[in-house]
Amino acid sequence: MAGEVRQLDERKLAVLRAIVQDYVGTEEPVGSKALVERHNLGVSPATVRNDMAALEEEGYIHQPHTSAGRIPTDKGYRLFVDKLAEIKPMSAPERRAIRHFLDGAVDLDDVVARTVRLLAQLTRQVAVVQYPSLTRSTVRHIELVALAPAKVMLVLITNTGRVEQRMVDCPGSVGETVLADLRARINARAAGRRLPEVPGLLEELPALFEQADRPTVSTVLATLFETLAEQNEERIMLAGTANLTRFGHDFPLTIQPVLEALEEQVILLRLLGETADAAMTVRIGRENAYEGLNSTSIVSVGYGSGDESVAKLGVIGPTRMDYPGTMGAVRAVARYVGQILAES
Amino acid sequence: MAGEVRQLDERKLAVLRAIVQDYVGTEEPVGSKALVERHNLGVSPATVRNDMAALEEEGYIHQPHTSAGRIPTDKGYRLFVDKLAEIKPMSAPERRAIRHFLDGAVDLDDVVARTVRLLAQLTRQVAVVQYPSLTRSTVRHIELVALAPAKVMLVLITNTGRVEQRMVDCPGSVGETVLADLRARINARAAGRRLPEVPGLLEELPALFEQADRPTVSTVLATLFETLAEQNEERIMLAGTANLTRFGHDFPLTIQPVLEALEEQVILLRLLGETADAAMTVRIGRENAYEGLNSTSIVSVGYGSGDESVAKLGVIGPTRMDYPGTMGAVRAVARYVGQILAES
DNA sequence: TCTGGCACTCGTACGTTCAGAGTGCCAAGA
DNA sequence: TCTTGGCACTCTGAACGTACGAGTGCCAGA
Repeated sequence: MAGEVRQLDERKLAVLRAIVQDYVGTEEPVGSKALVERHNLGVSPATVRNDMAALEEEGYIHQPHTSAGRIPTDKGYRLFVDKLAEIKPMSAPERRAIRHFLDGAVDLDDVVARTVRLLAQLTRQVAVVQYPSLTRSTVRHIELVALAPAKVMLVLITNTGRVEQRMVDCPGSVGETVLADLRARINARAAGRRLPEVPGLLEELPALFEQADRPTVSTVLATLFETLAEQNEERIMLAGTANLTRFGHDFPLTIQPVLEALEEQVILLRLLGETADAAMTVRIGRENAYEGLNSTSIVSVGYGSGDESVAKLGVIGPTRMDYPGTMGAVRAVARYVGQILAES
Repeated sequence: MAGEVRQLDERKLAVLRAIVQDYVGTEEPVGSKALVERHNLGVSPATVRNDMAALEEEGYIHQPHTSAGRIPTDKGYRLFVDKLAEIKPMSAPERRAIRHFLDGAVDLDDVVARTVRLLAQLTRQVAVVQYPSLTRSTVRHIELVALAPAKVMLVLITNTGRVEQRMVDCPGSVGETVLADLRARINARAAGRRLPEVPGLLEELPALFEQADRPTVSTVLATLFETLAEQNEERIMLAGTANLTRFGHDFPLTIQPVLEALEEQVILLRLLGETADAAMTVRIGRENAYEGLNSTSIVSVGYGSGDESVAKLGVIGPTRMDYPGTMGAVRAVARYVGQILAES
């Protein structure tokens, strides 16, 4: 509302910015006197106190007890992130290091593993990287292998290098020629297409086969469609949990629910899922749906091999985090991973 | 030495056992009076005190400060585990629950995932499960797929259900007939054999092909051998890190190195590697080579589809843990996973 | 060899005090 | 109307002293 904006003139915003920066640095409530000393605001502590009172009135900061300094609230951080901070770009050496570190990767697993460790190191927080999602990728190749007369292995390879395999139990024994035929037809139609499109493209395939082979063909296709649609197989990689120890003073209480959340891939996937595809998303404290993460913030962004994002990655840390730096690291890493994926 | 054994008569051992049990339960140093009250030792506190003094002299227990009770040392736990405790068998309902929980698994990933969560839940500690190792498994099938004229995908499927795939860049384009021939010959010789044997069995294969195809054949075989030998690909799954919060009072200090160790698969693999194949191994406190785990104990055991173990699993917790219960759970879970693997 | 008694040690909990940081408010000045 | 210096007030945290109690070690007696 206009009312709120009117209340917050330039200087009050500067005060809020200073409070956030100091608190993130020192981890201690910041008072008016220290504030004017560390930042040259050009006004007296008394003036700052008045501003602080106003900021508290509006709910941007809060004091733990009467005779203490102020701490930003979730709302305060939100304003800081939205209006007062700029994403801090990585320095040239940092960019080189990122590039260099990721370039050594040999396969998709390795890319993801390196990415997540890198992100954890750069931000000194917990990093999360989602494997390139099946649904956004395209088919590179689909392979069928007869393992036994009535047992076929189905292998799906995507453009991002991801490989999924499934066993198919067929209703009857499967001839090698039928299998070869099926393989050829599937690949002719599906190669290069996005995964969700594929079922539509293969719908009439059984009709092209002889009556006797149709049950087999249908079974194989059914398994393929299942694999394509499988959302559960979305995987995630984690790193940097040891950084949780730098969380806060009231330690075990804060950290336990976080560790629990981190073990639940479902929860993490849902959190990342809330990320807007292109733009960077920052969820602060209670903005997180999952209450175990109420005192953490999540910075996440999509990454992809082209202009489109195929998966998400991000960082989880205390609400009291260095947002500009974290956002810079997340953005830079996402960008480079995208490039790596595009190249391979 | 005989000297040490002579020092420790029946009652002293009973006292040590009681101290371990109480301390594990209460997490607090245990004194002579409380001891005689909780266990009916049939002697007075004063007698117990004398025994305690002897036990301390021998290095089995230790008191944090003059007017405190006693705490078992690593050496004390060692004696307890070796001589004083029996593995506590799971109750019938527990066994049923384990069975039921594991039976639902659909593939190898799922088996491992369920196992590790189950173990974490049962023991309320951090559980570690190693994927069935490649080197101990046998070949079920090896598949070659032409993806491009000079690009072949190699897929290795083991009897434990594990699947490894590799891309092979061939020196020249590969004919489909050559590939089919190679595939057939490889499988004829390798199927059912243990992985380390395979290279020896395929050694003369290139000689059976025409001069022109030999480089390709050799390249494919080289990649296959590499895959077979690959020790790095040993994977591990973790669960129950949230249980670390129940570790102790001096929290952040103890937990951080543990979290760091848990992130290093190499370290975990080495730890599990020290497990004797069949027998259960217990490493207590400083017995662990890795110093970050100096205040933890590791209970591990091999598991396998037959009588031979193909991988290890275990539990990591504070030295102050319920050894009989933990060992019982580890043994039971290992046994059932073995059965599941054998069935599939 | 065991037991009861006793003096001793030492850590913890508790109450008190004190200094310092930080605030809110007010009246004066720009 | 906004800013500033001054002042009284509040509250936390550290420091200190005390009392309590748990637990021990030792000794003399059964």
